[in-house]
Amino acid sequence: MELALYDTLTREKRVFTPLDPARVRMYVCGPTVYDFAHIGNARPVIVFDILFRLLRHLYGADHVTYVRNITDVDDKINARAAEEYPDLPLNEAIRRVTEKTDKQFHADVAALGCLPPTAEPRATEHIEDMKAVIERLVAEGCAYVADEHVLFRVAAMADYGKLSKRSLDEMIAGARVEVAPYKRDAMDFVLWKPSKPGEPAWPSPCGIATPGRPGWHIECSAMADRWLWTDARSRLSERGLAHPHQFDIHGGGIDLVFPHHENEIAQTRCAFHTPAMANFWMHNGFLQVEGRKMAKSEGNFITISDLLMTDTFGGRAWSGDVLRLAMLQTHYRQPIDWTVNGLELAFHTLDDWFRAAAPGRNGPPNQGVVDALLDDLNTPRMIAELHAVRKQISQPQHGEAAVELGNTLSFLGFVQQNFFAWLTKLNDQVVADPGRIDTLIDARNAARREKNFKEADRIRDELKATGIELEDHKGGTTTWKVKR
RNA sequence: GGCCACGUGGCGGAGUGGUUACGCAACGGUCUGCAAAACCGUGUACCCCGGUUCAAUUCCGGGCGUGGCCUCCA
Repeated sequence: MELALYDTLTREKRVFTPLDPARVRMYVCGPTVYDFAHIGNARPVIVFDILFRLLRHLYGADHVTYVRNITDVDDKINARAAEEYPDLPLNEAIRRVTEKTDKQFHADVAALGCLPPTAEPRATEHIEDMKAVIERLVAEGCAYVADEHVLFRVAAMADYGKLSKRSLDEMIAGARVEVAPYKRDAMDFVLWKPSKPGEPAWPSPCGIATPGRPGWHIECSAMADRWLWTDARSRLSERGLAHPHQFDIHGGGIDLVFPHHENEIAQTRCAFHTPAMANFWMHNGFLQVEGRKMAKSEGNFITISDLLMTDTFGGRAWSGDVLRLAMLQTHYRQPIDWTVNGLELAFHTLDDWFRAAAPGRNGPPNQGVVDALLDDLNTPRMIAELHAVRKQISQPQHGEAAVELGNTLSFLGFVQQNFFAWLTKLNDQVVADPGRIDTLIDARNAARREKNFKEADRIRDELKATGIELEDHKGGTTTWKVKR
């Protein structure tokens, strides 16, 4: 079976053929590190991690390059830095904000079971690459210098607007923002802008005297080209070299389609004279919380860290695996409604699977699961396939199906040991004294042997009142778990 | 105002021009001292109105609802 992916540019599901099977290349827009990542940020991270794992499975782990950038130049960062550290020089304050946020992001993402991308370039480390692209665009006549800014000339791009399906005329007609006077055309966008004293600044390109900083869109064009073309070149076969400056998949949230990705395409194609930037454009749908849009003003703004560490959502903390499964319960292109109900369902499902599965040993994943993913990452179908494997297990952790389930879960980034460790920790919070439970179980079993069922049931009820549920098993053993 | 999505049974959620998705919950049963687990079984859904068709939840048009983008945004 072949991999088919939905391409936003053509609005259809197409068979995925790598430009160069020896080196499959994917770029995903990562976070702007000014605040803790919210649960909406987690969606593309998880979705494209699944795709990364699938591509590694199909083409070999050493043949897939996955780049996810970190935006650490941004006016929101500047604003946050000035707000949080008013007494520090701005650049020092910015460094603190980005370092803290960056560290938290990586902790969050690791907890969600995501593999580290092949590379995570930072904007600040690629200013020279951006300036080089900007210089090229000006030399090509696709960009111009005005009032110390460098602007991309949208008219230079014949089919600008194709990705987002909008025409320049429509956009100009519908524009609600006043146009900066130095723009030749209302839709022209900034590639470089001058910095005020104290703001982050680098020597400007194009002979501009005032130091400045890059616009937002240029970083992705520059970093994608650096990592997926310039630096990847030596490892490409002739097939890949036949498509200079192009790569296979570009991903991100659907809100990035316009203007971000539209502008990336314009920059890259005009700078390098290519017919395309990426072969496939993939976008995940938006996220709502309990049926409402997530916003600080709605009071339902929720970070990954909140979900992992606090009981602010649903009255309890959640393991990263549960968040991961909850995210995959909905197909990535559908809008997702993030609810406590959804998390509880995911918890229940994962709990069942992990109890049934043998520990994952890097063996081959279930083919039905792989097939579901090959169909444009149909994760709901994937979950149905996992249920089918689970159904074949009659005795927990025994038999081929249990091994297969373990291997498949591990392939998908669900880690049994992590889940159980987390569960144990959670239980420890509920259960003050596990030894006491064992004592009561022994007492109850003694009563059962003497057919004193009244006493046995009394002990069951006593434990139940504290949230502990007992289960008797065939061999005469009794286990307990925390009732939820 | 312009553009773009989405709307499936109690809940979550795929999919399809005519046949059981799947899971959770519910209900009935087997089993069990009881219970849980496990196992077996039950439910016939596709926002509204038109159109195309022998046949539409599935295609087309309109409406309504929700959301997104057009300005920073996953």
